[in-house]
Amino acid sequence: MSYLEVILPLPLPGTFTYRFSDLLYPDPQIGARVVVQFGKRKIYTGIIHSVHDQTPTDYNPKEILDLVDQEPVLTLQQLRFFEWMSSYYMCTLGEVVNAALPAGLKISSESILSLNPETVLEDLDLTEKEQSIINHLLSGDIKMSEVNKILDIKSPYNHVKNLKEKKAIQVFEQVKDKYAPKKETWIRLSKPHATEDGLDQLSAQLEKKTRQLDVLLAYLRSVPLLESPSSNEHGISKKELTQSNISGSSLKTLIKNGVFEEWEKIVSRLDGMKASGAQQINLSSAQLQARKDILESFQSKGAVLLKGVTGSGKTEIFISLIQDILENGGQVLYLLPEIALTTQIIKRLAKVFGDQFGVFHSRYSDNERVEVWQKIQKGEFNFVVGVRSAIFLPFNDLSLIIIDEEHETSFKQYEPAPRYHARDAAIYLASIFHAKTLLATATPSLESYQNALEGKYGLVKLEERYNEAILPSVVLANLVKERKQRKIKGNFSSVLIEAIEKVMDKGKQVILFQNRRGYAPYLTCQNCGFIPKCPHCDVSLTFHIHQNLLICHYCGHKSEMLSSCVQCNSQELKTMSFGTEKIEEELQLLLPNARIGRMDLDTTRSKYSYQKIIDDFENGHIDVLVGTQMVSKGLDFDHVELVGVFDADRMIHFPDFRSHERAYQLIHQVSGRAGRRADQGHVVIQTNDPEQAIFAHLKRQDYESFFNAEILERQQFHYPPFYRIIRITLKDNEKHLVANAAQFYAKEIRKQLGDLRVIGPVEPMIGRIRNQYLFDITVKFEKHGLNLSALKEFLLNSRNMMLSQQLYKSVKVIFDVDPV
DNA sequence: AGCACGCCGACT
DNA sequence: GTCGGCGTGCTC
Repeated sequence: MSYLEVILPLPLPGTFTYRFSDLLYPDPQIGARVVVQFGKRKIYTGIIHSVHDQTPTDYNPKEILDLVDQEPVLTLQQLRFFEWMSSYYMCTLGEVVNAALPAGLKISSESILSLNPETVLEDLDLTEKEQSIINHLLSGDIKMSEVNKILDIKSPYNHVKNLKEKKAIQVFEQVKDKYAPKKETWIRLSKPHATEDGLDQLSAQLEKKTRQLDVLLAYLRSVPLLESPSSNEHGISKKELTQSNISGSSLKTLIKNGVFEEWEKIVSRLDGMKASGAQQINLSSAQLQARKDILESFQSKGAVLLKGVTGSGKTEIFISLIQDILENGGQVLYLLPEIALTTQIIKRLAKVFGDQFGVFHSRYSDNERVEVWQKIQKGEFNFVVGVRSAIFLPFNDLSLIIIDEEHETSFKQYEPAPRYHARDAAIYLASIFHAKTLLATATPSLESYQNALEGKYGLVKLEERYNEAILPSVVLANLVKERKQRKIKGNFSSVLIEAIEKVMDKGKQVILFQNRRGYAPYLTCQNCGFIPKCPHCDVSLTFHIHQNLLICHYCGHKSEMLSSCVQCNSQELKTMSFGTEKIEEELQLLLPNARIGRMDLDTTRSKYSYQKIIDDFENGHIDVLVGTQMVSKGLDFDHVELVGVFDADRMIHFPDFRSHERAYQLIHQVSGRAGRRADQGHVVIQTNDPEQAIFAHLKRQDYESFFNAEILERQQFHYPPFYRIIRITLKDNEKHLVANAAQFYAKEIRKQLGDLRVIGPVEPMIGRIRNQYLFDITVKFEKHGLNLSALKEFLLNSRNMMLSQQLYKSVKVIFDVDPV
C-alpha cells in the first residue's frame, strides 16, 4: 500500500498523508495535483509532495478522490523554491502554494443545498427558519454560504442539519469551476465549394439572393482561397466575419444549407498584441560598455546591481541581454513593479520579441494567468515580463532574472502570507538554476547598494543620459518665507505656480506629486476640535470630494460626509491638510484654462482607466497630471518639463527608519520624469525647511552622497543593511489581552536573545485596524554569527508556547521577515 | 481556513 | 425549553 504526502493550500503546518491505489494511479508524479477530502466535507486540490509506503500509526489516512494530472504542474525546482520560501518567511508550505498557483489550477468545493426529490414537503413538520430555507430552495439550489444571509442569522448550521435529518434536503459538495479554455466559432467554406469551379457554381446559385452573396463576398475578401487554397482550411472567426456588416441570418442559412461549415476552435486569450518583432537594437557606447561590464561581473557574481541614472537607456541593455539568452535557449524573467508594467513597456518589448513572450500582471484574469503558466510549461514562452508573483511561474531553464526598479517596495508582499520580497526571493530562485540576477535602478535600496559595495553583488554604473538629455534643475520653494510674504495660494507657492504657467505657455506638460489620495486626510470641528474617526480603526477618515464620502484608508469603511459636527452640532467643520483631489481643485481655480488629470488609486480602479489616463497625457489631452507615487514610476513622457513635489517634509519626517531613503527615492524618481529630451526639465520641491540635508543631495541628484550619509545612521543605530529585522505583530479584538500576550512573548524571547535584540512590545502608530488591536515586537539582530533558521525555529516555538497559555489562545501572530 | 460540536445566556 | 452566539479543537 502506498501513501502520498500532500500539500494543501491552507495555513496549516506540514503535509497530509493520503492513501492511493497503485492500480488506479500507477505512477503519481511529484508536483502533480490530487483532489482530496479534508475534514468532514471540504474538498481541495493538493500537490503531491512525496510518495512513500509508511503506514501512519495514529490515524487512518483517507484515500485520494482523484489524480488530476499525469504530468506535474509544479517542477521540482518550484517545490524546492516554495520550501525555501516557507521556511525563510516563516509561513506554511500551503500558504506558498496558495499564492503561487493561479486560481484556475486550484479546485475547492462548496457545499450546496438542494431539495430532496423523494420527500413530500407537505408531510413535514418544519420550523419557521426551516420553512424559509425550503421556500428559497423551491426556486433552485443554494450555497451553504448563502444560508446565513437568507435567515439573517450568523450560525445557520443547526437548521440545515435538522432539515437533513428530516430528509427534506440533500447537501452535496460541488467543485467550483476551474480553468476553461476559450473557444471561438470559426467559419469556412465547405469542401465542394472551395474550388474555382465550386465557387462559380455557388455564385450562380446565389445570384438572386443578394444578401447571401454579400456574405460570400465578404468571406472571400478576408479569405483569398483562390490565391492561396490552404487559407480556406484556416477559415475566419465568426466574430470577425460578422463585423463586416453582413446579414447574420443569411450566414445562418448558408451554414444550414451546407455552403459554410462552422466549428469550435480553442483560442488563446493572450493574443491581440501581435507585433512585427525582430527590430534591431542599437546600443550607445556607454550602453555597450555597461553590457560588457555586466557580463564580466556575471563571471564571478550571481547578482549584479546596475545603477543607471533615469533616462540612461537601461531597457535597451536588458533587451540585448535577453536576446542573447533566448538565442542560447535559456529562459528569462523580467520583473517590474505593478505600476511600471504598462503598455508602454510591453509595446517596446513587442517590437523586438513579437508575441513570443508572456506578460504576467495583476490585471490579468485567472484564465489568462493559467494560459501564461501553461505556455511557459510547454516551452512556448521563454521570456516573461511580470510583477512580483511571476516568480512562482513554472520555469525549467531559467538563465537570467532582471529586477527593474529594484528599490521599489511593491516587490514586498505584506498581506497575506507569504510575506516575501520578490527581489530577495528571485535571487534564491536564480541560485536554484545557477542563473544570474540583474538588479537595476537609479536609486538602489540601501541593502542592495551596500551588498554591491561589499562585493556580494557586482556593481555596474551607467551615468550618462541617453540622447544627452540634461539633468533637471531642482528648485526649493520655501513655504515659510512665502507664507510670511503672503504669496502662497492654497497649497501652491508662487514659485510653483509661476513655473507651471511658464511651462504651459510653452505648450509643455507638468506632473504634480502629492503622495496622498483623497481631498483631505482629516476633518476637524473648529468649535470643539472633534475629528471624525473610523469606527473600526484608530485613524481619521479621509474626505473624498468626488464621492462626497469619508473613507478609511485602512479598512475601506465609508460614511456620508458630515454637514455638522456629531459632537457639538457646529457647522464649522474644516478640511485639514490636503490630498491629490484638493491639489486638483485648487489648481483649477488658479489656472482655469489648464486641463488637469488625476492619477491615484481612485481614478485607476477599473481595468483600463489607468491606461486611459496615461494615453491622454501622452497624447497631450492633459496639461497637468496630479498624482500619488503612481506618477513617479517608469513612465516616459516626452513633453514633461516640470515636476512639482508637495509635502516633501511629511515624507522625510515619517517616523520610520527608512523614511529618508523612501523620500529620497521618490523625489529623485519623480524628478526624473522632467525633461526626458534635450530641453532641461525643472523640479520644484515645496518645503518648510530648505536646509534639510536630503535636499542638497537631491539638488545634485547625487545618490552616492545621500547613501554615504544615510548608511552611517543605519550602522550607528543598528538598522538594515547591517542588522536584520523580524517584526512580530500580535492581533486580537481585546486590547488588554494582546498587550499582555505581547509582553509575555517578548519576555520569553528576551530570555534567549537578550534585551538589545528584542524591542517592544509597542503599540504601532495605528493601534487598531478592522477592530483588531495590534502590538509589535521587533527582533533586531546582527547579520552574521547567528543561526538564522535556529532563531526562526525558536521564535515559532515560543509563539506556540505563548499560544498554549489558555489565556492567550485567541491571539493571532504574524511574522514579517525583512519588513519594509 | 473551515467546520462541527458543545456550552451558555436570552428569550418565547 | 430552544435558539443563536461564540469559543474550541481538529482536520491526513
